[in-house]
Amino acid sequence: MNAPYGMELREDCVDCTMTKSGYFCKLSDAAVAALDRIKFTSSYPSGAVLFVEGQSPRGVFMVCKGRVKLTMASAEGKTVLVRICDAGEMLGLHSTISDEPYEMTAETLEPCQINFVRGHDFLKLLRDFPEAYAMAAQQLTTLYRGACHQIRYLGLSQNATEKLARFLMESAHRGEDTGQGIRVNLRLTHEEIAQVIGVSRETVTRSLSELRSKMVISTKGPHVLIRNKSALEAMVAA
Amino acid sequence: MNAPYGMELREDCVDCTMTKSGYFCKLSDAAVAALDRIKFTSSYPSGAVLFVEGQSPRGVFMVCKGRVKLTMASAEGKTVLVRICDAGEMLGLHSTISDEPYEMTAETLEPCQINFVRGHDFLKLLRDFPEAYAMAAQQLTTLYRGACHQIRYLGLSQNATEKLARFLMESAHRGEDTGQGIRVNLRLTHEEIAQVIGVSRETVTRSLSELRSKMVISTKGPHVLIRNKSALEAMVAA
DNA sequence: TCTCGGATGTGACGTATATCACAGCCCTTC
DNA sequence: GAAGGGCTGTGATATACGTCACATCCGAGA
Repeated sequence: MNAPYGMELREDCVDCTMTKSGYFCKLSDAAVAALDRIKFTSSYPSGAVLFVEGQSPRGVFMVCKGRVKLTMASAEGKTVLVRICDAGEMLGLHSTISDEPYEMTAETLEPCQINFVRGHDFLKLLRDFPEAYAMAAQQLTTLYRGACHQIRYLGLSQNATEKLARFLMESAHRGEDTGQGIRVNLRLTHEEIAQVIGVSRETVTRSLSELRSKMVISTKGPHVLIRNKSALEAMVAA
Repeated sequence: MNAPYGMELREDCVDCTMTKSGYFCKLSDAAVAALDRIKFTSSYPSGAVLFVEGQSPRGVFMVCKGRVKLTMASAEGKTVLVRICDAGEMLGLHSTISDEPYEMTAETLEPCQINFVRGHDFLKLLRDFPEAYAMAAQQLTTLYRGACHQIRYLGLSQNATEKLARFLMESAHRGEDTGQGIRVNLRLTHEEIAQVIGVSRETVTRSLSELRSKMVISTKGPHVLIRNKSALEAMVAA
């Protein structure tokens, strides 16, 4: 078992002690054993590109550890950040199922351990284990919900501050409630937030300042403390 | 067999002579027969609301005939038109699978015949017939692709004309090639196009005029003739 | 044929935000 | 501890587009 990029490599899914909360981790023992036989485990450094928008699908990637970002780019260099996939999620599912090119580019944000399963092996797994189909369907709906939220950011907001407010509300689900409000680590730079909500980096900085001066939030690096959640909600609803 | 709203009602899927190209129509005889037993067929007038954003899911709707639009709305009255579902498509699939509220509102655009299947009946169908799972997965990926294209409209375009150009390119797939170019019936008003690409109605009208004056397209009501496809492509790529 | 309502076309105007430009800050790496 | 490179913060400016306002057109019914 080699360990490049400073991480321990977990080779077998059966005895895996990592997340266990992932879609593909929760399958029955028989299905996990079958998955073990067809997967290839490898680790990637930060910034590695798993696949590129427009490529023909080779298979699915299962994130065991680390985070991967999915982006779409235009020819002019504009970029939309569509999703940050955490450990437990699968990438390339849509393209593998429909056998159409990848819609997005996948790039690791941190050192990652990732299982790869070739397309036809994966489709066979689905056929052999209906529970695997159920799991895949869950992942598909999760991704769809994410896309819907993004359409909300981009299409239903009156102005940049409302977009940001929607984003913060969304992120708040991952946060913890302290005495003075909800504390979240956004884990994204202003530039990346800008690519999620579809505004310029400067506008994100300015809108954050605005919320800070209104005492709605306070910030420390990528950590945000939501002091006045109802004020945020009001900006989205109003 | 009654026939309200001026359409013939086709009660049984087994002998159905309608589209037959839909996801749920192409199942095996056994699966279609099972579907026949759990479905409720009804017809709706134009403008009928099948379900509303935020409602708890009751089940899935299968469009046998007619068109249904899916929209998301903000509290301020802004609306995004996310998808036009043609005959053969299913609605409410995500919510039924994940048992979370409907993300969108579904409203008929024309008189429609629609099969309804209750949530748990549908989930049982999926469990009993793996091919039905495959069919559902196909529909899920189709919807996801649509959402991705919408994110492209909203997020990756420099200006309104580029958004419209993307929309026209997309629509062109449904069009027929005549001698002078591709002829498409958009089947949407300027207002509705505006809700798809995220600009105001007036801007759609103006951008269409611009493309007309540049001899890229010509229009007659909802019919558009794309005279210069490469010019359109250039506006999207440039 | 006439009327009416919705769809389309077009002008004037204000503004939110992109863009450019640069300064200060913090974290990493040596 | 110094140097360097991202990240963040902020001002000035230009412009594309939303909004309002109205004119015109077209098709469906009476």
